[in-house]
Amino acid sequence: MNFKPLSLYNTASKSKQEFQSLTPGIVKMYCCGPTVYNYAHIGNLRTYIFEDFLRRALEYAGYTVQHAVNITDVGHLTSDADTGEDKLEKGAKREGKSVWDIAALYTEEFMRDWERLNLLDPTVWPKATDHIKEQITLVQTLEGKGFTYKIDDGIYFDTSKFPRYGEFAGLDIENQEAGIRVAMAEGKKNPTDFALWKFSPKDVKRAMEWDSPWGVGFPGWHIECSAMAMKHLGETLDIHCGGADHVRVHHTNEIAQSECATGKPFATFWLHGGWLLESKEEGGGKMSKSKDEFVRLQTLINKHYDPLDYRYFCMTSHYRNYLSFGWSNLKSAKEGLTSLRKKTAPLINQVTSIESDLAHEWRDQFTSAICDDLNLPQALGIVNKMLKDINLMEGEKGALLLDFDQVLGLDLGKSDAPAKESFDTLDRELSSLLQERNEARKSKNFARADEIRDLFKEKGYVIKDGPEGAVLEKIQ
RNA sequence: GGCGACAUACCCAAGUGGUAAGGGAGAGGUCUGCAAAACCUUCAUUCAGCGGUUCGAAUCCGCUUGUCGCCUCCA
Repeated sequence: MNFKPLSLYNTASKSKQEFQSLTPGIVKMYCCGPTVYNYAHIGNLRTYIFEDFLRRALEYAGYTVQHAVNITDVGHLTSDADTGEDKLEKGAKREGKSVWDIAALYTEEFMRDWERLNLLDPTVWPKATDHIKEQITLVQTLEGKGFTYKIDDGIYFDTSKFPRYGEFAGLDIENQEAGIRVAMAEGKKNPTDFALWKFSPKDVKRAMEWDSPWGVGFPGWHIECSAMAMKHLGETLDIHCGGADHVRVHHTNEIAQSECATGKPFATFWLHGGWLLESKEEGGGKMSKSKDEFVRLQTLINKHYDPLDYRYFCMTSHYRNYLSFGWSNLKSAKEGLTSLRKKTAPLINQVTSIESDLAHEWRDQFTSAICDDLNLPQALGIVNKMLKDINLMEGEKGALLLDFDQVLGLDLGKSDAPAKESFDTLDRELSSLLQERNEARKSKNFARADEIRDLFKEKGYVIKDGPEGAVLEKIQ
């Protein structure tokens, strides 16, 4: 397979750069995963969908991807000021379960969404609680090199010892201090310093706590990603990604602690997915898990949307842009995917190989869009235009669709016209009704035929009369 | 208050110097007993507004207006 030059927007350089992996042919990719204290909302899922497109594009370009997505099952705090409530314990209290049960439950739910969205499984799903030892070791390394200090409630990273701190996110630290006052853990030397290891309160037995050289406690939030990424993928990653909200604090801190520990760059490419906003008609604003109500994948399914409708919805906008979620927007994505499926179904049964120059041209166009910083909206436009090309053989259209679907992940190869019911799967009552209608139509008793059509409508079916007889389609 | 992003048709949206992709909705047509579906056609002389640079601007620069985000946590 020839490697396509893939251009990706790198947050670190604030520009598109041609992607190069450190080891030829292999990409080490780490994606920040969920904290499993509640369901994922569709805004969270948008980021994982973007990462899946990235993974698929890399594989399409011929790379082998070593892919890690962490599960944060340690309850960190609700505030980055290292104060506040523990999220997992909050979840446990809310549902009257143990923190371990909460973590297990929402991990399972997360994986279910993952599968339903047709996301490729990562090579590893490292869990924070399985890597306490590695986290402690990393903190010890930092301690040995003099980057840490101890205060009453934990071991902290001294950000003033890392001159490039904040460079990544373009933070203007002085200005932030001048801004709104931020509550700060007592004893911190700099407002940006963060906890590497937190001590359990003296009089409280925490639900999750571990022994460490510094006393009983639990790891800080940021350290787990560095420790797990290094263990599973090595000290320098090719790609590290996450949501745009990780740029300022989480990734900034990961870079500081990792690069101070190893003396090497932590990742060469940093990619961030844009936010999903609620459209104005839905109330507006950024979707956030800390709000009490949020839309999750199951909410969509309950409203008769297919998870892949949402996947398709996400590809109608570039991954770095804001995307407004509204029900009418999702509906038009659903219509778009449905019509794509209908066009696709007859083609995938007559797939040939891709031979003609014309077919190669279409593939080049598609590939160029994908390789230009994952321009899925443009790629989708190309797919639609390709389908309309009357000079292109049907068999090649089918072949191209299957080829493109390696990146799109819409299961076009499996797709059938949606929910058509054939006569033999119908129950007896319905099939005799349908037969009666056919006879009524034959004898031009259209009043009776229309009456039966209404009956079917009540039962949730639309009748479509074609040249080969009536076909039923389930109403969703 | 400080910082930043964005503004393209009815809606979503691509397009980063060479004359406005695509999808959805709408409209008209073919087909049909009528529908539905399918297919065909159509749908921005113009890119929030105003100035500037340029042979040429949706694209670059400046200002104005508007929307949103960040400066607790969050994908």
